[in-house]
Amino acid sequence: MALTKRQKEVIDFIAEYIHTHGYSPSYEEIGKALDLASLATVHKHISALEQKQYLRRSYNQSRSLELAPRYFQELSRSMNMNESTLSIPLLGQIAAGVPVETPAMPDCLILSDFLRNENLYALRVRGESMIDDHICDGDYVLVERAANVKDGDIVVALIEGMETTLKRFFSDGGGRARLQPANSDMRPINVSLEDLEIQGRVLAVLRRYTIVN
Amino acid sequence: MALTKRQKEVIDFIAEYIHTHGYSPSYEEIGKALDLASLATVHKHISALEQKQYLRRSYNQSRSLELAPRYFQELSRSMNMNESTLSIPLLGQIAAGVPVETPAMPDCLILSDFLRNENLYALRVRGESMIDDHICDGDYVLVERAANVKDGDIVVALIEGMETTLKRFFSDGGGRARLQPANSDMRPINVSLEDLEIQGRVLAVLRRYTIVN
DNA sequence: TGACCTTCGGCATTTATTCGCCTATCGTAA
DNA sequence: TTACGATAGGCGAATAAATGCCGAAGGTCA
Repeated sequence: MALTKRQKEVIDFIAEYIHTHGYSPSYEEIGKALDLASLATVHKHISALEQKQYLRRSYNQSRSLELAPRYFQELSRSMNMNESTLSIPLLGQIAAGVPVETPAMPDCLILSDFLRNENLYALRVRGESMIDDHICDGDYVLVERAANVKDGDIVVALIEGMETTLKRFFSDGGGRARLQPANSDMRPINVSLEDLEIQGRVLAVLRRYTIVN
Repeated sequence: MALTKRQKEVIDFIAEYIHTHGYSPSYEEIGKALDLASLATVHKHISALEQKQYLRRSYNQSRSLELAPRYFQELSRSMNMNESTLSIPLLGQIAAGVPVETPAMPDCLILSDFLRNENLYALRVRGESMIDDHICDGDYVLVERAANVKDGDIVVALIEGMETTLKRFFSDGGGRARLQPANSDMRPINVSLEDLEIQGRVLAVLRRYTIVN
């Protein structure tokens, strides 16, 4: 459901007001700003916006207007249209038992740097060797081709030209390295740097819950 | 079904208008822009575009035109943003101690469905309440606004209008639901469906290891 | 109490829908 | 070749619905 001209003006004013004041405007303030003589009119606009899921409010609570996800999605959608940055609106934080703090101006989760990175590829993870780092069977790791890695990085490593694994990398000094699985059932691997080829560094992990056709 | 020349002119104008104004044009405005003297003609174009799934609208609602997924597909094709730029090459699988099986024809990890999903937003996870499902503090969850969820789905739930949490959803029958944290230190929450508002369903989890400016 | 939100009936304006009819183009069957 | 039907594009006018708006009265909350 899309907005009408007037509804867009109303919600833009509310967003602007919340952004500058930190709290939502009263109906009277909205009316004054938009040249509406009757609060009934304001109320109707608010109700329409709430019904269209652009806005949330609590009944009979003063200054309880909150922008809903829908509003930010529209914003980011129009951003993504022409610009070269592709992003997802980042609406805030969520924690057990704490309300979502919806920021007045949301951040964005930028994905375009992944999509533009020529040296990036994905691998599907099999097995539980990184389970203690919460990388599970079936997850995708996004790997950047890179030879130089820092201690503690999760890397794709080719050992003795034979096998490729996903491990945490630690330089042991003296030309040797330790590849540390994140699974207490597994042993770290010690190799000389000569026998080790770092094929890439894990930049991110992606897990999908739904099957997409 | 492809568009005719005139139909493309119409939908391009609509897209442009929505992008600059934030709401859709009225039929009269479309007519004026395209030099059409009769609203009936505009209406015919709109109906054709809707039937070809480039456009959505609601009956008798003013300014309710919305661009449909179909339109964005065409757009990304023409902008050289073909599938490959919205996806990451998926080179194979990696497991502890097993070589990467590089498939002859690499798959792709498609991200464009995320970017095209107009109901998608992201939340940063705080706390450890989903740690047993390997969703960690600092991870991003990609959430689709959706009221209807299935048992076992991870959802963003608003409880009694007060607090929002991330939990697994289970219907207990009889108008009640159980919200199950994935942390053995925490208790499941039982609520009646009336006190529960499902704000979205988690489609994916993204964890970034590098700090991006 | 004062600031604020909600609801009602009614009126004006904006907007979408529908109907009948016209022209041009294009492929195909007679 | 001609005739025909299908499709796209177009016009004007009448209709109906949604939207926008008002003032006043009555709630609710801190």
